[in-house]
Amino acid sequence: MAGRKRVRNPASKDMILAAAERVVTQQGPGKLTLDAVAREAGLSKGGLLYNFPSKQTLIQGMILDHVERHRSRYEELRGARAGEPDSAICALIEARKAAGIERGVGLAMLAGLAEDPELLSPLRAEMRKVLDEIRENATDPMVATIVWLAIDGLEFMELLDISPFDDKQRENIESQLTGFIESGCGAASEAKGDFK
Amino acid sequence: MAGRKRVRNPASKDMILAAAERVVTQQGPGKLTLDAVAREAGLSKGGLLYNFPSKQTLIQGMILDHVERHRSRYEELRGARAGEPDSAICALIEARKAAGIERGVGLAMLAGLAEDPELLSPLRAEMRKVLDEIRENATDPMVATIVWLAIDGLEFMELLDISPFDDKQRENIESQLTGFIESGCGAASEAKGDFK
DNA sequence: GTCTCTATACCGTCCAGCCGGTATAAATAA
DNA sequence: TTATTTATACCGGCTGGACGGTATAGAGAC
Repeated sequence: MAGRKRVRNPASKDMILAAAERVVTQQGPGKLTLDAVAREAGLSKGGLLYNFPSKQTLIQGMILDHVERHRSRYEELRGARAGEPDSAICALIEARKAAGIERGVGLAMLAGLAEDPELLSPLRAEMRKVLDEIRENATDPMVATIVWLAIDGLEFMELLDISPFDDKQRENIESQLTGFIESGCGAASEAKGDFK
Repeated sequence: MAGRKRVRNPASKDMILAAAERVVTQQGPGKLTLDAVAREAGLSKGGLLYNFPSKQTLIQGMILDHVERHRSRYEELRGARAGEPDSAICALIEARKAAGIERGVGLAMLAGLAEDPELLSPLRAEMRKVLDEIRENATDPMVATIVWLAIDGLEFMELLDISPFDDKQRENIESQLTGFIESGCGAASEAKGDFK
């Protein structure tokens, strides 16, 4: 049944997810309403609810979509370093640099948390998975873990818009992080200079 | 005006703040409503709104209260290390260990973000202040910064309840973090053992 | 009396979800 | 081919409830 669906317009779901992301980034998690998403997607509320039968499923869709995209990006980058030590954590740093922050999904997460904390459970699973992968091939699991935590800390701060770093400092930090990984993640740690 | 208030019952505000924290921890940020807080505080809605004329001011109160308490705890701990290098970051790690996570305020932050992103600005200011202090007396500002980020990352994860660490692992990480500070934060890094 | 504080009732708004209806297209039958 | 049925996809009005905030009156302290 899954594969045999008739699907006149499978793009609708993607369009809706994109619209929802736009809404949440522009208006904040408190303004993520079905009406707003429908309007932004150029769709009626009924049409929206046809594709996502509830607000929860919509948010769940946003989160799952993000987890999937993030994972494929990460795995691609990791594939390029196949066999190297610290490939997992290094790929993760790279993925973050490449994607910038995806504020939309983060804010969707927050909206989801307000709605129902359980919505974050796929994220929890992904976290665990990523951490395991990182530790598995890290030359120093503890260092890798801390670097991972730092990355996430930075990301959360920017999500909440309370980060005290400007763009330049953030880039500097990201560069320095690779320096903490013993293998150096391939690139030598330049920019060792002043942080202040 | 601020200092001359008659304040017959300054305890009300504290009771309300405590109740609000209970509500938000038990029910989640989406359920932080005036009615719920009033009920939890054993107070009528009118009484609540007398003390905090709007939901925003209530949340603001929660955040400010937290910032103040956190800061005084931090400064106390830092005072005990007056003159030492890395006193700031070390005191911060200690403060975190001592207080555990204060889930209530964190979740209040999120509720505030949904309400009005501007509510987080005192937090942003505090972040900047703390970071400056950390860097100022750090033997290696970059390391201290990253340790700080890692602490916050851990805290955010636990706030959202997506942390992949159990209590033992978390404690281990916290201990290890001090090891990254050059001065070692006084305590030698024991527990260097297996992380897995 | 007056000031501080609390209680109750109420209002307006917002919003999730529901539901009857419509249009299109494929399948089936004649 | 044409008529009938069925499934897909979407529309938009409606409603019931929740929630923030207001109005007003009353209790207790000074």
